[in-house]
Amino acid sequence: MQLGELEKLVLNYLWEHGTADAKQVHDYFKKTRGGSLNTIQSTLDRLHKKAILAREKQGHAYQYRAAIEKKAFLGELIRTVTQDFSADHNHVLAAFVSLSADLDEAHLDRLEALIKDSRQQKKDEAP
Amino acid sequence: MQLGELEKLVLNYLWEHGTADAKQVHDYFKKTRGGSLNTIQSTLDRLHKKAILAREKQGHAYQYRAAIEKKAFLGELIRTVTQDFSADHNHVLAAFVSLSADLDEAHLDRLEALIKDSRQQKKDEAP
DNA sequence: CATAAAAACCGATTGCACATCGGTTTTTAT
DNA sequence: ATAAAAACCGATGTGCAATCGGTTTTTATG
Repeated sequence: MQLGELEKLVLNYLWEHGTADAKQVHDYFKKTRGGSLNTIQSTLDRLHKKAILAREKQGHAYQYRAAIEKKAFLGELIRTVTQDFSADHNHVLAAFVSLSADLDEAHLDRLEALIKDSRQQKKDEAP
Repeated sequence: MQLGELEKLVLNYLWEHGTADAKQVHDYFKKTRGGSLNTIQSTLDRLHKKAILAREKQGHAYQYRAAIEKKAFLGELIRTVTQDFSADHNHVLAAFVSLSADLDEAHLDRLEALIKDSRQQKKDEAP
């Protein structure tokens, strides 16, 4: 899913703030980077059409919120990358660990724990 | 690093074949998807300008090869994604493991081995 | 060394997607 | 009823990849 610069900023904002309407988002970004309310509305609308944001009328304005968890979205992006470059899991693992040269002990522990969970889950769902 | 469709295909081809000149690349893709030799040359040139491909005159034609390992490139992409979405390591770990619901036993083993290596490396480079 | 073939280089065009915003319509509150 | 707020629509600008024709440069060879 290819997102533009403002789209990323807005999505991040919503992950942070949970929910907001166009006015709130605009209020936030007009300090940081300017731009009109219309621009923010268009961006929210485009993200909504892409099903990245959900929205709901609250009074007379839409309340927007991320329709997908950050975790899941990152997973999707990584999956896309691996498909684009026909990388198998080993490639991704290697990339990830090389990227994580600066992973500290605690993170390595956590990753091991996740692996353990994953194994357990497989065992549980075995026939 | 934002790559177009043909750029990705060409880069993948070079990771597969190690090295090739424009003619070879064109020969390969003209069957699969058509396009002129010029288009391939432009694409190789653009990738070279982006420092994703290295090239060297061999006789009268450039020989192109990937200037970066697949592993490292994937790492870069993942790093970019995490920056764009201000994700910390835990986010990425979670994303990765959720993505890896279908990781089999062997891959989990391998991931554990990589973690072990990473720990060892830290120990080795400690003062 | 002339010249034809091969390759590189250059520049123009097209297509697509995001960003931006003016103007119009719809909705809501009073 | 009407004014304000919000949504919607459409036009324009920008940037980048894709594509390819045409030109220049390089190489091989007779």
